[in-house]
Amino acid sequence: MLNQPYEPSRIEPKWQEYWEKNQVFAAKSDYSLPKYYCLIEFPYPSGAGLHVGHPRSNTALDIISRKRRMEGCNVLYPIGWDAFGLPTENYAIAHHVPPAKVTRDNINHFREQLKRLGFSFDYSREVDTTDPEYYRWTQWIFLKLYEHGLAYKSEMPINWCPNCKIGLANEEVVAGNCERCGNEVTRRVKNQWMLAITKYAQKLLDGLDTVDFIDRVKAQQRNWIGRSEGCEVDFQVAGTKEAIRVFTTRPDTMFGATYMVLSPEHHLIDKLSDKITNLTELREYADKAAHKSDFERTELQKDKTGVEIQGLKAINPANGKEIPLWISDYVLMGYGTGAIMAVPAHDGRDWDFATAFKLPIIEVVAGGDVQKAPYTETEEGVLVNSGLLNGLHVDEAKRVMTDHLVQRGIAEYKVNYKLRDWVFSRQRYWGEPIPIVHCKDCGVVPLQESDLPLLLPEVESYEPTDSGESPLAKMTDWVNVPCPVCGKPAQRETDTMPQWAGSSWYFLRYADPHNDREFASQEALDYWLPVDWYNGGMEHTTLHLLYSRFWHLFLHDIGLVKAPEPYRKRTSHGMILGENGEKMSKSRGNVINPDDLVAEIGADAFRVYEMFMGAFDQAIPWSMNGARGTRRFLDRVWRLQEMVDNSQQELSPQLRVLVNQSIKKVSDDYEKMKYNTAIAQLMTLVNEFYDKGSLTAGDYKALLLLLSPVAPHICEEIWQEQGFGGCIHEQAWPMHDENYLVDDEVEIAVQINGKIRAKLMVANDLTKQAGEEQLPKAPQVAELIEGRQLVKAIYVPGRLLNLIVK
RNA sequence: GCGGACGUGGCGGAAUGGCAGACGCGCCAGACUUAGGAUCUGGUGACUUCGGUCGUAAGAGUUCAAGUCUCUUCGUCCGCACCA
Repeated sequence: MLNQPYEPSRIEPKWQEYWEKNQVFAAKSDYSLPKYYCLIEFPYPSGAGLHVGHPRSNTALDIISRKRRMEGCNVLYPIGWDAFGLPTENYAIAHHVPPAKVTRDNINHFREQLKRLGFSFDYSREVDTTDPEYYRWTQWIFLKLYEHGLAYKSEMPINWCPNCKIGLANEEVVAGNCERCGNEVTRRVKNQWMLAITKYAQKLLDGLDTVDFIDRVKAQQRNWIGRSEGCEVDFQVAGTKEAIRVFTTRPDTMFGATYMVLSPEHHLIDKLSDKITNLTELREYADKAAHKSDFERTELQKDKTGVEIQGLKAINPANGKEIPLWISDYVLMGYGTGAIMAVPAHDGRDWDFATAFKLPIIEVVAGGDVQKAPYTETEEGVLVNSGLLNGLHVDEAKRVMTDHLVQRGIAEYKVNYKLRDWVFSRQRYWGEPIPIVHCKDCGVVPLQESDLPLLLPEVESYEPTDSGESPLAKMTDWVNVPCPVCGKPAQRETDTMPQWAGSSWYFLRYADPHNDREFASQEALDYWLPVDWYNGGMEHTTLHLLYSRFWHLFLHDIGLVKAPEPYRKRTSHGMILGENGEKMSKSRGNVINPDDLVAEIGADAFRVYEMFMGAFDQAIPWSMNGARGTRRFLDRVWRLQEMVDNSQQELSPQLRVLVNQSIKKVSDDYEKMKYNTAIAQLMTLVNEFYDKGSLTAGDYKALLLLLSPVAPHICEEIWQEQGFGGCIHEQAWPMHDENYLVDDEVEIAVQINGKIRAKLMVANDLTKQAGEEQLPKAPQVAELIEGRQLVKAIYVPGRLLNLIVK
């Protein structure tokens, strides 16, 4: 008999303590065991606390982790804190508290909230990016990047957020606005630390072919890296020795190049300024373009503007004709060569420009009416008006033209990438100090490894400055140091690293988090890496995921990690929306607080609901009623204790097939992250137990084992209350029996001409051929077709019988 | 414009080419109750002359059989975007 009602508030803390005390989920350092490494993106411990989005990812991989342990793996499922970042710094400024204290408090709050949800994290391996023992190695990796020429300082226009007073990486600018505060981003020239991620563009692309990432992640990364193949061609400037180099993916269309466009900043304008007759006009245009933000430039994209360069002409190397030269801001200095050959007949932008300025449009691929509209879908096309290329298909023409130009020595093959180098400097306090000293005589001097960690000094004010200098610049005691090389007075670098630095390698630290001699021991890395399964948000696809792959590829190249790629498998969860279908936010008033949920329905029901609410990879609106529904389900699981026949260890004969089917389906569904259908199957199973009115200990055990990864506390409680032996999380994962997946007799549908007319019970081993011969003669079936002629019978074993009659 | 995902009841969503709507929410009716935001039982796509008929964004096609495959159109969401 059941002596206690189901009270999550009683049993959940009890088991959380028990698991922790007994180290049930700690990863073992026995490297002879088969390992499995599950990873979720470590949270930023914001002051707002846990969001209902966090448990979605956490529960999903908690299920995998728990299942793997039951399957006999040594599982590493770690947790840590991505704790550097702007909100903490802003909060510290507003409330006059040190960011380190804010971070400590937030972490403690977050950890407590996570623990209440019963995740099987190994808390003994926690990492915190703001801990000097951690960021010491972030700085160390930076020095390695510097040593290998991948970190460099460069004077360049960057995206500047006037509100946050901070430089942003391209990846952090969304539609011309600051990703964080939404303010419009302006351009500003600053001397910045950069990381040469572009040197890894091809490796980052190639690596994608070797890993199991969901397609949209791969597609998005490929898109972001933006490889395009083509050639660079020199166009002579008539009457000079100068040539203009352009990048093109369409050398086949060169006979249709009727003009050229340079970006307003192009160096040729200065170089040939004495021949240009409208220099003032050009300079004015360039000036205006420079002051436009990227946002304005894209806003105005429909209206092409530009100025012709008077006094200069270029020569089209395909046909020797002189063509005019223009400048326009639709040509970017930062991509390709900063100049293009314009083929208005077959490029939409060139066509717009040519139409606006009445430039000639020459068709070179047949098939469209290029005077009316650009003809760009030319894959199948044939070349016309193109000398030696006439009659060739586009693909062939590309090859012929490229070879022709290369042989003449005026072109070379070239691959371009959209990917830009990573702006790595931040003019902020709450980040890792960059371990560099600037000396008047010795230049840029990296710190010695033995000088790490370079500690973030305590400052009185964290306010960023309008001048764009880091708050650290005001700390003269800290800034002024003797040069490590010559000993003369020198200054420390005062920029700090971006938040992405610490998160680019944290998964390596988990392998050996307390190591004070290396970032992790070779042995630990060899054993644990690569991560077997990494789940995270789509919003990190072009930021964190790409950056961390870059760092890992680099560490691999210098021999510190074995595999090139850090993550074997990457999946992504959908966002949880508010009940009204909008994004959850304080201002919309639709935020669901995890603590309230745990209090109302318990952590287990909360976890079950998050997995049940819909397809894992889709955005789903929250439903408080739905959440209460999963609590009802757990109540029913609990009350099965009243019905269980504890003396029977075998499965009930009449439930054997359903239990076996459930074991198979739930096991498969968990692996495919189809948590919603796995739970639906368990609900069906429980409903069936109630319908039958009884179940055996064997039936109950199967249910509890299958449910335990999702609802660990209630399953552990029942398991131990019922005396099933040991801790449920240390049991073996159940296996289904192939012999009991189908009942001996199954119901099939009988169709006449495709319409269902009857149901029929047949033996499950009836073959297709036997069914087609015998079933039409069965009395119930024969009756249906009486008086009509049977043309054909189709039997799909175990499914249906379709009779075609006339 | 490019890339990706998708369109199924009142709602979230299930369906290896084989009985559309599993499971849950909500709703309706009943039982037990002083009571019900508890629990249990039954019902719940639409239309219906109660025989059936129609139903997966729209249209066509392939097939004995299409939510699923092919083509066209419409629509939604996400990412990227003067990238030559």
